[in-house]
Amino acid sequence: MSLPHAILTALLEKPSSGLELTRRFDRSIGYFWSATHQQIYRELGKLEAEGLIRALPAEQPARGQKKAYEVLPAGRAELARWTGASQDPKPHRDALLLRLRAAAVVGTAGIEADLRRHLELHERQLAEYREIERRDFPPGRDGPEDRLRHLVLRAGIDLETFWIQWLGHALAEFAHLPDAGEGERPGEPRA
Amino acid sequence: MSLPHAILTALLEKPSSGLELTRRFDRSIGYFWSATHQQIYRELGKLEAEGLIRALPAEQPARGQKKAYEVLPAGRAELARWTGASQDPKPHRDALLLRLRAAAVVGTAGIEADLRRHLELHERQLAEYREIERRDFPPGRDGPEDRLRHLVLRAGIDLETFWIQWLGHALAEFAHLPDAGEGERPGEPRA
DNA sequence: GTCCACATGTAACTGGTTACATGATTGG
DNA sequence: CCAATCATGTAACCAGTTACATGTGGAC
Repeated sequence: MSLPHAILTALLEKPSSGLELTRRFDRSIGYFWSATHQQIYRELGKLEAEGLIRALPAEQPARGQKKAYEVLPAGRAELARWTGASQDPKPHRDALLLRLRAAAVVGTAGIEADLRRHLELHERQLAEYREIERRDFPPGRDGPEDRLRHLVLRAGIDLETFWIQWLGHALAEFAHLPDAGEGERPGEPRA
Repeated sequence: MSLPHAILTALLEKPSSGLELTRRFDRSIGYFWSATHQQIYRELGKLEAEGLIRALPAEQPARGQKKAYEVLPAGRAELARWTGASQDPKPHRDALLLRLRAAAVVGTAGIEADLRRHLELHERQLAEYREIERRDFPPGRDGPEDRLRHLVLRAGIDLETFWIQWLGHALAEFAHLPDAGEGERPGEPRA
């Protein structure tokens, strides 16, 4: 149950229409909580029905017309409640690690190329984060909110760095692996 | 679409019943692909219907009776195909980072305690991984499959290490933060 | 006037979660 | 024989994804 709170945060940072929110989810917020425009419109409808946000009074006849929302006091309160509440971390899912484990059983054919591709993707993402850091957090301004936002960005940077390192490590491992090519011992399972 | 492949991998490592699989998902495999017993039974049904696995011939009258499965050649082939196919990384979701970003807007009340709790959880997880490493990967045996499995475990260890570091960093940040306690400027949003 | 990009939305589906139901086996 | 536990399963729900539908305004 985090999407509504992601939207409330975005709207508090700046009142927006659905499409503007979508675009902001493609950048900053989407880096750790992605959402498509369909999700966002659906959720905006719910949040308005619950009285947590409202459409900014302006001309909004209907379809094809921009409709901006702002957060109501009840929405801010709900966000503060959620932010401070204790929450268990969700179990972690990573298909790449799963594939590597599968590769240990059915062979490594094909996976190395994809590791390389992932490495490239992570390098691109890291570059993007560093660019944001350079632009938004120059060594000077550090109010309390800036420090928190910077902390979040650092998590992104360090995570990408971690993956790049790990993928390098993995590829090195492949370099001097016999490379079974196709399942190592196609019959027998092992404990 | 990874759960069926996680199950195929587990069954190739060792043919099992639903409950045994559930238990193994709570340990090893579940560390990067968790699943509940309901998911597993549902998926076992599908996989059997598709002819990728079969129930081991024994006495299996019905409910309350153990029923073990093994992977058929078609299942192994499908797993090899999936493992080698190129896959895009799923967008990444982390509620804790989202909460921190929200805290920058509505105040940090309550979140520090939860950061500490998460830190503890990650430390416990790390200890568990290290124990597995000590037990399963003593400095000797390193066949190709061992190396791959060890690589996956290292990812887990390094990820936990990363979070522990980052949470320490975050808590240090909180230590010398004014701590607004409740939303810093309860009215005005900011660009 | 037509086409294209902008903007908002609906519908159907998939995967994961929560709550509950049912039968078999075992220990007291 | 009763309760607890093991083992398998059903049902309802919720969040996220994919595909498609509809209206508006501006460029040509």
